[in-house]
Amino acid sequence: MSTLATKTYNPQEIEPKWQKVWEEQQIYRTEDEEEGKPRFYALEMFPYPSGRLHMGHMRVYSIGDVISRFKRMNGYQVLHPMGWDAFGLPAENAAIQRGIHPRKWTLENIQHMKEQQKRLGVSYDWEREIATCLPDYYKFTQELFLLFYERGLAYRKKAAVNWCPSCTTVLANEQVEDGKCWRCDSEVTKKELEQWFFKITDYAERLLQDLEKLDGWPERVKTMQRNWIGKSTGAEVVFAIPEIGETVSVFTTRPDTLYGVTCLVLAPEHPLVPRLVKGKDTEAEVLAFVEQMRRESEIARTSADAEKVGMFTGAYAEHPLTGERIPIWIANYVLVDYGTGAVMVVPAHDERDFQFAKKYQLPIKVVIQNPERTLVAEEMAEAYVDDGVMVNSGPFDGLSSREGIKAVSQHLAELGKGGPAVSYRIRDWLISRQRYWGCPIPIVYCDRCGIVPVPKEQLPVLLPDDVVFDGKSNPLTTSELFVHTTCPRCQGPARRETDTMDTFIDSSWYFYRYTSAKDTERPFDPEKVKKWLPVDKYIGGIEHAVLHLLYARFFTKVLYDAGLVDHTEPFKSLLTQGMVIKDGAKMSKSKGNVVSPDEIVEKYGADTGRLFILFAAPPDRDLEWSDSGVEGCHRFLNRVWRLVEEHVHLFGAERPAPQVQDEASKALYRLTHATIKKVTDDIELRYHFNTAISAIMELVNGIQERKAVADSGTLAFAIETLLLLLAPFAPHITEELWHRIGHQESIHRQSWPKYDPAALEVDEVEIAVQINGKLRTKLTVPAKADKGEVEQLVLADDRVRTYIEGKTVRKVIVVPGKLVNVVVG
RNA sequence: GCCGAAGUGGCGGAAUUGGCAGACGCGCACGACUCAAAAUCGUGUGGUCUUUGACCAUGUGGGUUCGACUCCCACCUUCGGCACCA
Repeated sequence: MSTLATKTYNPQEIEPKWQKVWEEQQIYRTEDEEEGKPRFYALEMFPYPSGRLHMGHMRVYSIGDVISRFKRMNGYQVLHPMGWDAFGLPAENAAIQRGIHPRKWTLENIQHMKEQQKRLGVSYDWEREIATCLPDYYKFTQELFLLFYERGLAYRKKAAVNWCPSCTTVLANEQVEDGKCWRCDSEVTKKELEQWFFKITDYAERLLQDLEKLDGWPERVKTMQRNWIGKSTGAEVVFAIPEIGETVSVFTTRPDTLYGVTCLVLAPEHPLVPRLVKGKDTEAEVLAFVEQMRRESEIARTSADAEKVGMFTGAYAEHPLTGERIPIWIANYVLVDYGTGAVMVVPAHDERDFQFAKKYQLPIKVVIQNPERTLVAEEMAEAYVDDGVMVNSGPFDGLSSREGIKAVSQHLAELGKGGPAVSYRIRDWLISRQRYWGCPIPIVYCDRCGIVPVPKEQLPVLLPDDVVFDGKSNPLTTSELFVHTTCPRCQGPARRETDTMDTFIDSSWYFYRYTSAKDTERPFDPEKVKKWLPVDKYIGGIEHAVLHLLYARFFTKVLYDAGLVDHTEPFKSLLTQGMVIKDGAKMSKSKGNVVSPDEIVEKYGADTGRLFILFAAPPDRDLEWSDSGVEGCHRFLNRVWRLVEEHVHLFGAERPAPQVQDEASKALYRLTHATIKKVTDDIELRYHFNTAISAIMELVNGIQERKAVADSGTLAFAIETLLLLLAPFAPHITEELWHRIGHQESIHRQSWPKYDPAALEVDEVEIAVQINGKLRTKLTVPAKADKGEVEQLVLADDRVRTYIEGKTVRKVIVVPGKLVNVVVG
């Protein structure tokens, strides 16, 4: 001991020191060969290597690290890896603006951010590090693309797709927020392009159903996914169009209103439109209208308060049940890519249809009668959209709406004119990107063979270096070497696909790669995946609720169907951490309210920063940054340091055993065990690190209070326990102090302390005494006293007697160990 | 409009199963130490009043209960998602 002189807490010295030791001794390496130990996969969403860490990163890593360290100390074999979501636009923009190659820019950023992470003292197994932009990773992204292709889940189609003019690339629906690009906020326009899609719609139902299984997910996220998938049940109704010998289908959630149809409306882009107007007077006008609609932005067309604009095509359909002639219109408010791109208009019972009918003087026909107040078509000021009783509906008259929905659907099915149907809001995932810094799509186009996938053995299709970054066109198209290739099938000349994949594909399977990051033969080792997956605790921001988290679930289901994984959901439990707020706004460069992890580490040390972040709020809530709060946490660590330093002498060659004879020692001993229980439960059951830390603070306060009077064994026990409990939160200071009190082995290899239930027992408890529900006094009673005895003691108390004097005691409620309520009147 | 989450001191937050509202920390005030300051330590700190005590307090108004921050009903506010989705 004498070699370690008393000194002050100096995080700048001890933090790098221990980080080096941990790295050299590889104490966080995951040995998955070790059998018989329970496993735990703790995962934080891997970052985009933008250049530097921000507080949001520090927060998510701090949370993940506490969980990992806690689980390790509790005897788990923990997988806690880190990697880089390393493809993406900013790298390419840097290339355009500053002439740095995206690869160089990205790898340098990774290097820098990795060092920042190491300074935080996070316990990663760096052996498993991955970066999605490296060929040994994206080779397998390509292999998985081929798997999707083989299974018919990757296909090409021409469609009006979202185009971000600023990023000069297309975007998936999930990546358009309020009509704007999710990354750069520019207004998204529509472009007619032939693009690659993943058939996520095939999985819509399972993605929806399986949300039920995800008990460990926040309700909020599940709701967002449900909304996004947007399932509606109803019926498909087929209308014949005799004049062109075609049919048109509509989807409706209200087949019970079918007799009220007074017109059909097709989306302007509906494929039948040109044929409907061909040769008619309306042709020129209608086609011009269609053109105009195509040009209008999505936001203008789909915002709820936009005016409904339509036009009669001159064509008629036949009502499937009555044979009536139904005029066919086109209108802006009907979307081509939802349902069938056509709707039946029932003005009396749908608000939009009502407005449309009023504007264009279409007939209104009541077919659902309001049981409360009889509806008269001519007098209606708005649509009646509630349930009611069917009228004017032929054989269905008298049925309720609910019954009618079933009966009409059934009837349509029997006639072969439709039937029960389901529609989803979710669209297929557009995965093509006209950009360089992404994973090349392993496809070639051959004049003779058509679309040919690159055989697995020829992967990876490498990103070429002879490209031009001019910010105008996709750089990949500028590489002669890349574009011109030979067809893998016929060896003839062929052209490579120059689109790269959406980077959300890279991140849809990375959590599998960590289990076998160095496997050169396959994306992952199914045996190892079986051991580790699903992820036990996944931690990240809410912003990925319907992006990454939906895509990753989709991938897992496809891999399951392909027999590559044995589970259908990748993330058993999800922790969505809140934002970091300062002065009422999210920390951001533009607001100028940024505090960087680096400056906190330099000024106070990583331990202080971590402790503050975990203490200031529960992980799922927004965290209000407070400089004085950070100071407070730093003061606390200083107090811990001094407390331990003052008592180093207790930890000599032979440790004193706790005596626990006097009252102070008993109290301290009990507090120590109570703190173990509290901290353990808070971490393990609730993930409420703020209250765990406050309990540790209370333990420190309790030790301070009794350090002069408690026996040295009890004191030593309390101090040692304190360090163990604090270790997951503040790994450096606890490691240093652990060694300073004479231990040789790392504190992070110790077992988590166990509390002794017997130690929590007390002889006497203080209970609250209420008279008629109001707190009047407190009383100390023997802990073992039964309800009757407690009641006697309370009723005999002088203060209680002054309240019940002259009144009748009607009832006495005794909550053992807590409270007594005397009801008088 | 529909769905979801939340609303508690000057501030961040606590109260885990319906049982002492405000733990812990910040801030503030006073005191000790000091020539002084910083640091540190100690004490106090929801509000009101007629202050050894009582009353009022968990967004608002009702309700259930011996007892409600917690459960029920209605409403208000904030945040988030979806929204002309047929």
